[in-house]
Amino acid sequence: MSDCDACLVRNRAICSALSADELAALSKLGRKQMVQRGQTLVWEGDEALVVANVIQGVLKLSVSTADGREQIVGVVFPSDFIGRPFGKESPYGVTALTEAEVCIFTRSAFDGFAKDHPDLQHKLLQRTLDELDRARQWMMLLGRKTASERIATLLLEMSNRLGSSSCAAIAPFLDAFDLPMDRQQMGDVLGLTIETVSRQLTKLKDADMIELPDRRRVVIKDRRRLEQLASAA
Amino acid sequence: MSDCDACLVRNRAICSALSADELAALSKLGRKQMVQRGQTLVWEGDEALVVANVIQGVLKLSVSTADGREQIVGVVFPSDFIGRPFGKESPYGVTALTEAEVCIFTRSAFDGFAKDHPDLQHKLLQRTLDELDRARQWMMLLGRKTASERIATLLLEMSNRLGSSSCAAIAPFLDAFDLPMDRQQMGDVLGLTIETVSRQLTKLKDADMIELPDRRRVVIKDRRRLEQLASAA
DNA sequence: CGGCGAGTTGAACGTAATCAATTGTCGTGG
DNA sequence: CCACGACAATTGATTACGTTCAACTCGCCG
Repeated sequence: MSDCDACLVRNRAICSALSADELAALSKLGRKQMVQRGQTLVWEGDEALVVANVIQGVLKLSVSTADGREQIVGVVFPSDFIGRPFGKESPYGVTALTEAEVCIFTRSAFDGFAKDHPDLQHKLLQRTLDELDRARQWMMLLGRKTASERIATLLLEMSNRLGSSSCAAIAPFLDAFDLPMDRQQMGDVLGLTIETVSRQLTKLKDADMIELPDRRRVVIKDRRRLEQLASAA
Repeated sequence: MSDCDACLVRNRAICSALSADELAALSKLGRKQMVQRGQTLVWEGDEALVVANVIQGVLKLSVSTADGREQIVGVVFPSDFIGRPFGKESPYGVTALTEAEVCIFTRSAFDGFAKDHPDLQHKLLQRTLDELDRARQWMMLLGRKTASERIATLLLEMSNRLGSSSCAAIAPFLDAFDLPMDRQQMGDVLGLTIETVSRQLTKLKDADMIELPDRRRVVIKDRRRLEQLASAA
């Protein structure tokens, strides 16, 4: 439908592979949609009927066990792509961590369009490869890093991803930002409990590596030491 | 170069997207190569100069920290694709767990060929999406499962993947197989120590869920209970 | 028979989980 | 504006799971 020209992620999302008229054709297949905090776009195990581009906001991809343990397996930022094109049920749920805006398509419509647009698939492939690399780095974190190393890594990752998804060109990373998640969700990303997250944050604060002005805000005071801690010296 | 027609993974590897003459063209760009157990094909952090298809054998993808901790972030079986096409240094190393045979290409040659063959890229995209799903399932394991749940999951995963990569059509999974890795490597996949792996295997044996005739062999005696344990009741 | 490496088993320890209480923050209504 | 309630976060005490360190067993090859 709408004015993709004015889209906030026009140059970064996979749409950037398309020419003006291709873009117009694609936009007819989808629509913009607001998603409020906590709302689930796709349920774990359901057939994945939709895919989407994130325009604004942050969403989580999560998996849970029968007895209720949850693991967040991905965090999605503006310009990122959501969903499982070309078949398959979604092995994870997609839920908004903050209020968000997405450009949403039915999977069948998107698949059909993608089939005829190799450049789009190429972009999607690159994005998926990047996402896979990120997932694997996170596997190292979950399998082998200590609690404090995990926290340090998360803070730096957030600093980077929020940095590059915001005013971009200026800052590759941010020294002060608001976490798009609460303590429980940090635990779910890191494979830790809420109490451990809290304790480790306090430790980093006491060591003057960070400040925590309020429950969401983080200020990085000593990036060097934080990086040293994160990469598991 | 060679007789792709006779290739063991002809119908399952990404090459299956290609017609006979396309295949002939691609095969001129690569060559078959044996890799012996323990040999590293790509080093972590090096520029990824090669990509490959696995014909025979099993390889690991691994990441390690400065102080020597290792995490295996992927295990690659026959017909799987190895490498990071389209730029970037490889964020993980690739090392043979068993003697292996691969069909290897320089990245530049492969990239050039792939650029003109959307069907190949499509296959590659599907494979990468599957790999990403698997990585995310493994994140759940590493972040939230207990030691015994992890071991059970690994045994079932091996049963499945060895099953479908072998005589295939007959068995979707195997009840008896040889692990393509030692205890240390199992630990590196599961984010556990060698001692914990050993103890948990003994427990499963004592509970009559499995047998361990020798150090590599596993026989699944009670798949039901093993599955129940793995999926974290 | 001896030596080596892989694997198992045992005992003590430590990190993070669990259980529980307290503090802090935000939104609502008096 | 403050009091209240609900929820998020912190802090504390205890427990438990997996790690660490160490001894021992097994299978294999010289």
